[in-house]
Amino acid sequence: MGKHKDSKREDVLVAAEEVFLKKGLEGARTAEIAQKAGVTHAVLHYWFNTKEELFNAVLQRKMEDFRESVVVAFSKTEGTIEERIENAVGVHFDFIRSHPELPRFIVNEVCCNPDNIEPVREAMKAGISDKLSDPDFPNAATIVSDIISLNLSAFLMAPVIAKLGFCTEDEFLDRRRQENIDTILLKLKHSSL
Amino acid sequence: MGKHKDSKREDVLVAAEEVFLKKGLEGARTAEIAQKAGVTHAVLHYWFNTKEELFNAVLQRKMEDFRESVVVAFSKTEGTIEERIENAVGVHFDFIRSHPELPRFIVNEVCCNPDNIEPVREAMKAGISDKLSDPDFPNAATIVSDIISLNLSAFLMAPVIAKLGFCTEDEFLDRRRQENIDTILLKLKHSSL
DNA sequence: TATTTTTCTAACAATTTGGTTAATAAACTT
DNA sequence: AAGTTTATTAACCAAATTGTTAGAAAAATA
Repeated sequence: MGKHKDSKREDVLVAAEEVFLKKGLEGARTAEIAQKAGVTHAVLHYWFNTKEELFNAVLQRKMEDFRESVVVAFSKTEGTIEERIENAVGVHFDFIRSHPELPRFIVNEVCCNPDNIEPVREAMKAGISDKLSDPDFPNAATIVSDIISLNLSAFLMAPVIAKLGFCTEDEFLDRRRQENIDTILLKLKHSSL
Repeated sequence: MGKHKDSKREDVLVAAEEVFLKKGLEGARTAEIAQKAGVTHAVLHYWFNTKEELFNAVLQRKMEDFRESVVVAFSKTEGTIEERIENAVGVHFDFIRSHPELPRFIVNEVCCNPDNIEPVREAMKAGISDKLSDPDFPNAATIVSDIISLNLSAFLMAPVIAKLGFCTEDEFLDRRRQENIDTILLKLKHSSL
């Protein structure tokens, strides 16, 4: 029937992503995932023996997204250091904006299961090791960690700020994108004095 | 026996706070809470009919903490606007630092159960309504929401940044406290040009 | 087309977990 | 101190949820 042999497996994974990212490992019900995937309960267990196994599959994909967000941001190598950093902040922000549920998932995973992020750390450092040791790029580790933290936080806080009635999520995010760029550039200027 | 009539009830609440804040409503096990409280399972249900009822008791306390963090930050009314804002950022940051698990709890609650924050919104706005309409305090809503979001995010991201190996949580937080003050003051200056 | 492997189904089993109850002990009240 | 209310316990229960199994259908392979 399906185009790929594994089409239902993929359906389950996609549904699992949605549910696990919203409700977490414990809050998610395998029945809901199966239903969302248009698949019977037993099929889910055919492809993934246990709930944890399914969760780990989702986890890996999301950790890969996270790693990619950082590596992609620093892939551009032309231009001045200011241009490259301005570009990095924007690219990273936009990447996360296309995965807006990622930050909360990462934060919760790190708090509850800190070791799951270890592979990300390795892979990420490998992907940006040249930047971290670039003599033109002073305080690279600090700048990188600031970019990650400022950008992820925007998406973590947007729902809270919106719910408190200060503005809409989109207003907040649009504002934050530019402010994060400004903040990082300013810090760069200040740190290289 | 106990000093207060309600000593075990309080024990349960304290244990529940710890467990619910770490694992959320679904991840928490009432058995673990009871055990942590040094109380039998049935005692927990004597004081709190259901898990949800216990969770709501915790929720109310935490939402009150959140409300307090904002109101306390803006309680000082002497000095220039710059002094007051610098003070507000620091006071708010320090308050959250004494409740470091609060931000993640709030963020998760807002995402999963958005209506629970409504009372906080009312109470908070009441507590700072004078600031929001102070003619000396331009863009008050934006400034307030920036303070809340920058400060809460520091605590959300600290474990992630530390786990990624950029620095320790404390280094990150100490740096962030000062940077948040600087960022907000700069934005204030810029917005009043 | 016959055979084998993969994918899927429906009913069932096991466990975890929240919640109850009936009897007991402790603490107040008079 | 007797009686009444409040607090606690241990054993039990029911519902929800994860996981299994034996076999049918479909797909691949020969």
